[in-house]
Amino acid sequence: MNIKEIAKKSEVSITTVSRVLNNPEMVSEETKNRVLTVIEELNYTPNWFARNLQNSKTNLIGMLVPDMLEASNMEMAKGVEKIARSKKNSVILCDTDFDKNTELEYINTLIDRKIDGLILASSQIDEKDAIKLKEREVPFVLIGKSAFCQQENIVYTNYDTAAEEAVDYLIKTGRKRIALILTQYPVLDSQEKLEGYKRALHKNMMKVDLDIIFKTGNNIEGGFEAASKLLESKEVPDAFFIATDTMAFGAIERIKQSGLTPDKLAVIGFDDLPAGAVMEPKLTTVTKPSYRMGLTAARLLFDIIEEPDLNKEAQAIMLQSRLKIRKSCGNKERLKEIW
Amino acid sequence: MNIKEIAKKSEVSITTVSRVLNNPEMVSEETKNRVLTVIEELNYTPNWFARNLQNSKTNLIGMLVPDMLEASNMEMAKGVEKIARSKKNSVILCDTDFDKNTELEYINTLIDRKIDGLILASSQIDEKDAIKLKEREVPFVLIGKSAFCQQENIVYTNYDTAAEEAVDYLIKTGRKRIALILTQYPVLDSQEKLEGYKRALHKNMMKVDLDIIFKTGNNIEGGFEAASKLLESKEVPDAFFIATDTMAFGAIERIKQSGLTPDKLAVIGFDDLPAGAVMEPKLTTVTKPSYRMGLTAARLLFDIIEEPDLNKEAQAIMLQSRLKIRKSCGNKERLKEIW
DNA sequence: CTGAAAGCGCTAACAC
DNA sequence: GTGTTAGCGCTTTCAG
Repeated sequence: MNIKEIAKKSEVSITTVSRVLNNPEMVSEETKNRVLTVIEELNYTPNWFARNLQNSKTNLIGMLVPDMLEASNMEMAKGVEKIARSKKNSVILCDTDFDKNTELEYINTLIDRKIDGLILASSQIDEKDAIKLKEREVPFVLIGKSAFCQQENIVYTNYDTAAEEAVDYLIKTGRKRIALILTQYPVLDSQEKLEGYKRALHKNMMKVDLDIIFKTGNNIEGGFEAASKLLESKEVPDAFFIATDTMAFGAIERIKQSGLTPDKLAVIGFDDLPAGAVMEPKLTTVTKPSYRMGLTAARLLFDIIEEPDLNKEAQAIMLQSRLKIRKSCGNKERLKEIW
Repeated sequence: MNIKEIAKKSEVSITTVSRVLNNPEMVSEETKNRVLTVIEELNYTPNWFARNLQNSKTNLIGMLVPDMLEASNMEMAKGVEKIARSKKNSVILCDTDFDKNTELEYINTLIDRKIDGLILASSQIDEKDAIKLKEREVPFVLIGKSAFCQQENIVYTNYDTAAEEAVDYLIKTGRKRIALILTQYPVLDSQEKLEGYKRALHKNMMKVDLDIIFKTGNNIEGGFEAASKLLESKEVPDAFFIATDTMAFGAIERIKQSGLTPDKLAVIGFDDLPAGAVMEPKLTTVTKPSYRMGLTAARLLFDIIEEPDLNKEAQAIMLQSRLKIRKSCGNKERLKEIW
């Protein structure tokens, strides 16, 4: 089924059919209706490739995330999709599984597919890769800082200062020995949280003890095991700052088994997963604007796609993360802040 | 950058360049190397549209889910993507937001984009829509039963018998009044769970009481509110069977506030979210093979795409869900079964 | 082993 | 308002 057949059946030229589809105002009512009827009848849709062979706009954008099972990634994806849809675009979503080669491979595949733009969440690409990307002239936006975030379009959140705020809060409420549990993945998010942690300690004249900084799998078991090791160490910490709520769930389970309560051992997570508001004790955490980051990144991307000239200057947009205090910090004095 | 330029620079015809790319064995080593060097140098990739204008295979499949934030949907998506990637395909993932019109709209967009196949999770399309789909000659596979699952390719799990098993277990362990909390979404999953619930009651000579069957939002608050109403009713149930773990989390929170313990009020959820294994009490639930359903559906789809003739007969593949007993049922007699 | 040339289905100048 | 025609970038006969 192609434009030619429609033209024949409606007894017009293919140009007219094309016009009915693309510039209906140029065609007389009568002809238009005749053509439309035939189109309807034959259930015709124009061939997308032939069309795009000229346009070379695909209305397709790509989005890479390290893990589709992480709720915050999917909130971003949902934000991206919402904008994409309003622009009549579709999103190819790819899961890089935290692997840089997989990421680069996907980027190539997507560019070969002539996507109009690319959104990279927690990307591992470096400056060299970015230069290549630019040579290929594919607009792209990063979500979350990257190894080379200097001069790129990027939407990020303050992992570092949010972490700093969290640790600072622990110190202000009297905690003396604060352990840090990070994910073992090679994304920069971890790095930033570590920096925030260190800054808070330094600011408060406490020293960083590598014995109580752990990296583990970003899952419940990982948190459980890290907590185990910390609880069995000589000098048991009186607070855990944990880089993801998921790991925090495991840690809290282990802590409960040990009989310790929040006033003896405080826990702060990161991500604000819904389950954290339901567990016992409710988890203090850092809430980050994932959905809005997705929306913002997609808007920025489409701005660039639609008006490349107006958007030559790279933009860095920061959306705020903030501490959400609940009972897992066990701080009686500031009960009013409890959410 | 196009094939013509490559041809010119390598001093061969465009045909030869095309052959280097598609049938390298037909070209002499020398010419091939020369062309490849130029391709490398100029960073050329063939235009995907021009290519597909002939093939009309896009290596692109679509997948529709009702909600990208639901973990089980994303496990399916991850399974689908894994297979797609091994077949050098990409996946366009769309979130229908439980809306049938959105679903149909996406289906149309995707078909216009000439995707090679379609996977529909918890679809709301009816027989008429399916017929239209077939007219368009797009292979598709359903995940989860659908309103018209008679003669379609489908991968599903036994929501009904799994629900029946769960309720049966509650009855066998002495529960007399079992409430049911369902999601309010119009997907068939709910319907099936309801049927299983009814079957278990009938089998055990108990009658269905509509006063203790609720539909609510599939989130923590929804579960919380439904539990509230049930706890405030005249005849408080001694068990809740809840169609999703997410709602169960909210319900358990509410139950804890009321001071009731699992021996007085048992709870069974559905989905086996990781957080259920960490909360107090650990949640008895039904675990379903989401990831494997994704893998299986994708494999089936590619079988159909690759060998349409061998796969004219629709297949229905069932993967088993099963009850996972934990403490939220508070059944002391069968403690060994506790996971 | 290589090349010329005919399309794939559509859009957009350019005529009428 | 409508039609003719020349491509878009590639693959694929068909000749050599």
